[in-house]
Amino acid sequence: MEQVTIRDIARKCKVGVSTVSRAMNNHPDINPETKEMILKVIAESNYVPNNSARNLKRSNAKAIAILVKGMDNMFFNNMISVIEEVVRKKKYSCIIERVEEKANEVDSAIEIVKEKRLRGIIFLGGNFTHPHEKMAQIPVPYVISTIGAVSDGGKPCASVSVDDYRESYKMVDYLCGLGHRRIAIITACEDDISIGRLRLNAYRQALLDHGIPYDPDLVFHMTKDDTYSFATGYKVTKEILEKKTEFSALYATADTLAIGACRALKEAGLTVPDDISVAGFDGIDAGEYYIPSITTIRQPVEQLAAETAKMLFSLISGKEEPCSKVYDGELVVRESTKSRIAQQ
Amino acid sequence: MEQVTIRDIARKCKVGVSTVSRAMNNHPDINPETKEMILKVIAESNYVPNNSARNLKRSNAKAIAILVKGMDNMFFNNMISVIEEVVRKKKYSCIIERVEEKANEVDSAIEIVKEKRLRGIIFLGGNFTHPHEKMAQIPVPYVISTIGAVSDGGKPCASVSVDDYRESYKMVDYLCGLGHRRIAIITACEDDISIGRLRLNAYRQALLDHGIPYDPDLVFHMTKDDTYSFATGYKVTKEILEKKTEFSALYATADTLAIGACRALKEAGLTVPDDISVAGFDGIDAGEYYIPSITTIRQPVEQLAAETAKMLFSLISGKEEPCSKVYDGELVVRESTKSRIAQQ
DNA sequence: TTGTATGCGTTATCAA
DNA sequence: TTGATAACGCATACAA
Repeated sequence: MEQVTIRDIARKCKVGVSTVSRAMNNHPDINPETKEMILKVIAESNYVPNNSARNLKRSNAKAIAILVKGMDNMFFNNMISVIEEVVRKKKYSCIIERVEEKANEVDSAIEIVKEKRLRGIIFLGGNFTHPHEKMAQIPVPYVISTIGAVSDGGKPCASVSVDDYRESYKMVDYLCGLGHRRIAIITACEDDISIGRLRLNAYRQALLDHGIPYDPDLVFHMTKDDTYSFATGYKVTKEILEKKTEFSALYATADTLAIGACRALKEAGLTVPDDISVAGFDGIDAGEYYIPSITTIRQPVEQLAAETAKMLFSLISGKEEPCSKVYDGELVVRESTKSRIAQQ
Repeated sequence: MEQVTIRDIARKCKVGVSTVSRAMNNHPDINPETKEMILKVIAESNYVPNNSARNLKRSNAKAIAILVKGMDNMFFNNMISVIEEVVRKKKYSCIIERVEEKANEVDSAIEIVKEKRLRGIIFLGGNFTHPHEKMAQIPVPYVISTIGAVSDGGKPCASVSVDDYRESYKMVDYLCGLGHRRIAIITACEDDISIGRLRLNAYRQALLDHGIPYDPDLVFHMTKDDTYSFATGYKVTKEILEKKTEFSALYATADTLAIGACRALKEAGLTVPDDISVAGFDGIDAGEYYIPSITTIRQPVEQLAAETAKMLFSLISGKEEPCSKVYDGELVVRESTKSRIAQQ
C-alpha cells in the first residue's frame, strides 16, 4: 500500500523529477522519446500523482463547483445535468457539493474554494440572504442560480432566475380569475426573506388587485426545518385542514408541496380539483405525471442552467460584471385547478 | 483576493505557526487563553485552512467517491444522504460523481481514483455486468450498492442489496394471489443481465408456480436509451395499450415507471386499480404520495446505505473480505392494486 | 507551554 | 532538452 511518488518514477527512469512532471503534464519542451519512456514506466508502476500536492502547488486547476442545497428538490437534477455539459465543453471539471439544509452555503463555498482551488462557484438553492461582507469573502466569481439576486447594499450579485414575484403573481392572478376568493398558501418559513417572501408578497398583491382582502389565517408557513418535500406539503396541509378554515384553492409554492397537499386532501375525503383547486410552482416532472396533474409555473430549466454556466465563465474571464438575468416562467394549466363556479 | 495562511495568523497573534496549528486542531498542550485568542483572530480574519496542504502533510487524503448512474432515479438521493453522513463521521470526505447513463462506470471509477486519490468507491446504480479483469483494475476497495453481486468467476464482489429475484417474486406472487392472471410487466431492456433480468425471471417463475402460462406478449422491455423515469413508464404503457393485449395488472419494475404508467392508463380512460392494478418496485417517496398510492417493494434504504458505507470502511481497513450482503425488502400494499374479483 | 525547522509530493523557475 | 531546487500551506518532532 506504499505510495509511489514522482521521485520513485524519476529514479526508475534515471531522470530528474521535473522531467517526469513534464512528461505527465504535456509540456512542450521534452524529448518525445524520453516522454514515452517515462509514461510507460508510470503505467507499469501504477503511479498516481497526488492531487493534494498538485492543487497545493498549482493554482490553475480548471474546476468549478456546484453547491446544491436541498437535493430533494428534484428541480435541480435537470439543472445540474445541463450545467455539467457546458462545463465539460469548456474543458473545466465540475464538482458537485451537496450542502446540508441547515448548513451555511457561503461558508461551505469559501472552504471548498480554498481546498480545491476552484475558479468559480454556482449556488443552487438555499435561502440567499447573506450579508454582503460574507459574500465578499468568496474569492472567486459565483452565480446564484434560480434565485433572484439580493443585492443588499453592496454591488449586485450575479444571478440567473425567473422573477419569483412576477411569476407568483401570475399564478395567484390566475386562481383569482378562476373565481377563487379564499386561497390558502403554503410558503417558506416566517422569517424567510428570499424567494419564499417574494412569492408570498406577490400573493398578497394579487389578492389586493382582485379586491380580495388578505387573510392571515390562509397563510401557512413551513417551519425552519421543513424542506420543499412531499412530506412537508402533506404535513402542512393536514394542519390546514385541522384548522377548518374555509378555502377553495390552495397555492403551494413548490410542486413537491402541492403533491403532498393533494395527498392530504384526498385522505380528508376532498377531491382535487372538484372540491379544492391546487397549484404549485417549478414545473417538475412529477407534477406532470401526478393525478391530477399539477397546475404550475414552469421554470425554464434548460435556459436557466445554460445561462448560469455561461455567466459564470464570463465572470471568470472577466468579460462581464455581475448582473441579474431574469427569465420568464410559464403558467401551465393542468388538471389540479378548476373554475370556482364549476367547482361548486 | 490574497489567501490568508497560517503564517498570517501566527504573525497577527504574535505566536508561532505551530501554536496556531495546535489551537485549530484541539491539541492538548496549549494554553487555553492563547488558544482562545488565536481562535478569535482566526474568526476575524476569515482564515480557512487549506485542505490540500493538510492532506498533503497528513499524507492521507481520506476521501471516497460515490459513483451514481442515473441521477433521475430518486431512489438514490436518500441513499446518498445516509452514506454521506457515515462518511463524514469517519472523517472522510466524500465526492459524488454522476456518470452518464451510457458511460462505463468502471472506466470512470478507475479514472477518478487516479485523479483524486480515493480510498474507496461506492457504485450506485448501473447495470453491473462487467468482466472480472475490468473490475480488478480498480485499485481501491469498492462496494456495489443496491445491486446484487455478480461474482463472475473471479472472487466475489462486495455488494449490498436486496435479493431482486426474491423480492420481485414476492410482488408477482402477491398479484397472482389477488386473482390476476394476465399480468403485464415493464422491465429493463432485452439484453439486460442485471437486476432487470432477475426481476423478470422471478416474474416468470412466480407465474409458473401459480399455474399461469408465461406469455411473451405481456412482457414489455425498455429500450437501451430509456432511463427508469416517469417518462419511460408513460411511453411504454402507451405502447402496451396500443397493442390491445388484454391484462388486468401491470407490474412496473420501478416506482417511477409505475407512476408514468398510471398516468398513461388514466389518459386511456382506465382507472387504477379498478380497471388495472399497478405495482412498482423501490419504495420511493413519490409512490407514497401518488394518487393512487403505489403498491411496491420497499427497499430498506437506510439499512442499505448504512451497510454500504460500513462495508466499504471494513474493506478499506482490511478487516473484511468482499462479500454480498442481502437485505429484505418489504411488500407495501397500497391503493394501486386490488383483488381481481373485486375489480370486475 | 511555545517556537523553529523540516518535510509531505508536486510544479515552476532557473541554470546548465 | 534537462536537472536541481525553491516554493505551496500545513502538521509535527524536537528544542527551548
